[in-house]
Amino acid sequence: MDTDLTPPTGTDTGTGSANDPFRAVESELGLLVRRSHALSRQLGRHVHPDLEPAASPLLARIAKTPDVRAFELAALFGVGRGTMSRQLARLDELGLIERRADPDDSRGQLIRLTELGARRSQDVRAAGRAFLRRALRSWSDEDAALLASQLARLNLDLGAPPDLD
Amino acid sequence: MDTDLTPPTGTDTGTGSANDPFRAVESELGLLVRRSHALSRQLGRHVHPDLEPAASPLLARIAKTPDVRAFELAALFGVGRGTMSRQLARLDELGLIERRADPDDSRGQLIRLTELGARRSQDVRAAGRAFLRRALRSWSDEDAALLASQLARLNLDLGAPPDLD
DNA sequence: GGTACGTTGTCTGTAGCAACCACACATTCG
DNA sequence: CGAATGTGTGGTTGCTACAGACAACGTACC
Repeated sequence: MDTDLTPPTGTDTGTGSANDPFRAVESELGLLVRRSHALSRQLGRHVHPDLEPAASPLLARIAKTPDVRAFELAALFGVGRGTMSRQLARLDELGLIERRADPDDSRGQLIRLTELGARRSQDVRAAGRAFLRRALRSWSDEDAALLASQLARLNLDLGAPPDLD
Repeated sequence: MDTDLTPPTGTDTGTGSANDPFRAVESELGLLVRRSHALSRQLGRHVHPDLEPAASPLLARIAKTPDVRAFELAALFGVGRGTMSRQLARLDELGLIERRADPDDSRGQLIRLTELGARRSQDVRAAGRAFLRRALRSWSDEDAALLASQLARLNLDLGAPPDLD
């Protein structure tokens, strides 16, 4: 395993590694994830009460890549097939997505937004943007663009690792 | 498994204001939150199977500000008092935290880590850092430091006012 | 008495795991 | 050659557990 940069379980959380930038990233990321979870919940419900909190990024992703497969979405978000199946079923019930069998492989299904789904997705995302704009009103466009690019890179590198152990 | 799902980078193929940086932030953030949730779960369990996924940032926070009150933690993470109460109860059962009544106001309780809790917290956070280092091995220290500062600013503007380490 | 902190119900959503079904693909056998 | 069989994969569903909201309650402060 070439990937062993593991500092043998630190114990050096004290003075030595205080200026470790990855330490700071870990810390901020933990808080951010925890807090954003709550935020997105409130936000999503505010826009469309019948939408689940998890629906928004899911719809956005389907909008971006129509005719996507369920397992691809599951892999993208890092959840199991079962979870994805249920969420898609819910979106289907709400009439937000269409699922039809892949003509080339009838095991799979091709997923795309209905027109209603596209509208809802845009609504939710617009609300998210509006919220961000207000919360980050002290950020310049350049600041936001920089943040976006860093988050994109983070997402990319965070999705890459095939092995955890 | 060619894994080539369209990189979540930029690419605002959606309708409308494609060059809106806040739009990109919203998009990346949604994905990041969703994905990190799964990641932190795996990671936490990997280190100590009896630890809940939510425990890690909680322990970290308690470590940073001993004798903190429960409602302060709830406010910090943006969750209700009930949720926090249950999570603290769990940590208490596991012997990771101590709760004793505030001598000045016996309604409240002063929360701090036990020695075991401090050790566990360090273990989990060290594992998180190690994982980040591996995932972000293409990032220079400067990149990481920049990301950390941006995330810190984001956390600040997104809600509560605390200072993290 | 009103208010604030914490705890405890109940309900919904999220997620993993495992079992299962249906189909695809490859191999083998009649 | 074509049918049967085995293996793998995509999707669904049952079961379980955690997360969080909301509300009701108890207790302690004022």
